Amino acid sequence: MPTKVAAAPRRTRARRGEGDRLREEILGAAERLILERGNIDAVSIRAIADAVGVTPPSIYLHFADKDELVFAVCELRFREFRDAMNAASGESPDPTESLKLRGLAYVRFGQEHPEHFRVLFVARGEAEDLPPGIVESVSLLADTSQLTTDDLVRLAASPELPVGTAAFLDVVTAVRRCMDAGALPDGDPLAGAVSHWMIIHGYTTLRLAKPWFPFPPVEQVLDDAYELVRLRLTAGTEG
Amino acid sequence: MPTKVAAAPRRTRARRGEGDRLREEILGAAERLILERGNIDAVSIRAIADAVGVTPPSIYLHFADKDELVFAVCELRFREFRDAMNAASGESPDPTESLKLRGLAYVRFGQEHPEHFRVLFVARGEAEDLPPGIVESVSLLADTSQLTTDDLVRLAASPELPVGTAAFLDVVTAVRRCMDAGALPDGDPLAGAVSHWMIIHGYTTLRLAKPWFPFPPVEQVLDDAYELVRLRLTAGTEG
DNA sequence: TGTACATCAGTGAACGCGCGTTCACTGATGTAC
DNA sequence: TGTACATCAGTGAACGCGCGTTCACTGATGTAC
Repeated sequence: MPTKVAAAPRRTRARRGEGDRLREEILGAAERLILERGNIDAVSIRAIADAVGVTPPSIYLHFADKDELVFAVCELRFREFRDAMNAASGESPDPTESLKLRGLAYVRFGQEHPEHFRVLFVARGEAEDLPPGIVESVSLLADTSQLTTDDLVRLAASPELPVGTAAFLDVVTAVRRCMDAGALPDGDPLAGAVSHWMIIHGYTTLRLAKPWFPFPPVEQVLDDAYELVRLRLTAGTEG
Repeated sequence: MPTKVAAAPRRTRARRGEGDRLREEILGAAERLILERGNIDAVSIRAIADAVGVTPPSIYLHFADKDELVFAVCELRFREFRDAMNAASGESPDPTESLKLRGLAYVRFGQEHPEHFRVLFVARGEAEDLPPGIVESVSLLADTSQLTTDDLVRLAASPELPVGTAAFLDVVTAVRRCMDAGALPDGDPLAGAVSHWMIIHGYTTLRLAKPWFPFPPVEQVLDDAYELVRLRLTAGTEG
C-alpha cells in the first residue's frame, strides 16, 4: 500500500506569530487524505507533511503525536457534519419535512464522505478512551423528556458540550418540534430520536458496506423512519 | 502497536497427505487473532504463524497471500454466523418469535464477535472487488415476492449461493412465514426483510461504536423492528 | 527385508519498504539598544 | 539608522521497528525395486 502523494510545492515559511497557519494546513491536508484513502491508518504523517509541502518533523511542532492530530481532524469534521445537518434541516419550515431532510443529510454525508463518516460513527468505541466530557453530557440526556423545545435548543447550543452529543440533541429537538406541531404524538422525544438514528444509520452503513445490494431509495427509508418514530412515541406512552 | 502473541509450542509436523491440517490451524488462529485485536490490519502473518507454532513462510504453503487468507476466514465466519442465526430462529415454533430471535442473534453476534462482525458487515464494500457470484445472486433477488415459502427455503439452500446472500434469504423466508401465519399482512417479504435488517444493523453497529450511549434494551428494538416490517409490508401494498 | 530415492511439510535467513518519532541544526524575522 | 542578539518556524538525517514476501535449504515420510 503505497502512500505517495503528489507533493505540494515547498510552501513559504510562516512569519513570526503565524505558526498556527501551518496547523490549519496540516488539518486540511489530513482531512483530505483521510477522505481520499480508505483507512485512517493508511494516512501517514509523512504523506500529510508531503501534501502540505513541509517535512515530517514539522507536524510535531503542532501536534504531540499522530493520535492528537487524528482527534483534531475528527472534531473539525464532526462540527462540519453537524452544520450540514442543521443547514439541511433549516431548508423547510415544516417540522416533519425538516426531520426528513435531516435524515437525508445524514445519508448523504455518509455517501459523500465515507471515510470521515467511518471515523465519526463506525470506528470501534473503546470504553477506556471516551471523548472528554461525554460522560457528563450523556447523564444529562437522562431527562430530556421533561424539557421544553426552547430548553433543548439552549442545551444543544452549550459550547462546552461534545459536538457529537450536541448533534444528537439537535435530532431530539427536531422530533420535539414535530410533537409541538401535532404531527407526531406526545412522548419521549429522545426515544424517538434514537429510533430515527438507528434506522437511518443502518441504511447508511449498509449502503456503504454492500453497494451492490438492491436497497430501497432513500425517500422510502425517510418515510419509514418517520413512521418508526411515531411508533416508538406511541409505544412509549402505552408501556 | 506490538503484535507479539504467546507463541504456541512448536507443533508436530503433519504427516504426508495431512497438509490441510495446517491450513485449518492457520484459519483457526487467524480467526481468533482477528477477534482478539480490533483491526484486521493489526493481525500480521507473523503473529498468525507464531500462534500456530510455525514459521511465517509456512503460511504461503496454503494461501497465496494475506488477502486470500483473510477472505477464507471471512467465508468461514460468515457460515458460522448464518448457522447461529438459524439455530436461534429454530428455538421457537412461532414465526413472529422466531423472527425476533433471529434479530436477537444478530445483535448478540455483533456484541460477542465485534471484529468478525466488522469484517462481514462494516468493512467498506468496493464496487470493484465484489465477492464472486454476488451479482448473479443479487439479480435473483429481484422477484422473490413471487416465490412460495418452499421456493425460498430451497433457494436459500442452494450450495452455490454466496453465504451472505443465503443468510439474507433466510430472513426473507422468516418474514414470509409470518405472512403465511397471518401474523403480518401480505406484501413483499424482501422489502420487509430489508427494513428488519436496517434497524437491527443500525442498533448493533451504534452500540459497538458508542458503548457509552444510553441505547434502549434489545427487546424494545426487536419489537420496533417487527412493527417496522409490518409498516413496510402495508405501505408497499398501498403504494 | 533392505536400500535408494522422490516427495513434501516445513525452516531460517534475508530482502526492501514505509512507518512514527527524535535530535541537532539553520536561517529568516523581529527587537533592544 | 545600524547592529547584536533572541526567537521561532522550520529542516535533514537518522533511529529502530514490524511488516509481507522470497529463496535456497532440510529432513522426515513414504514408495519402488
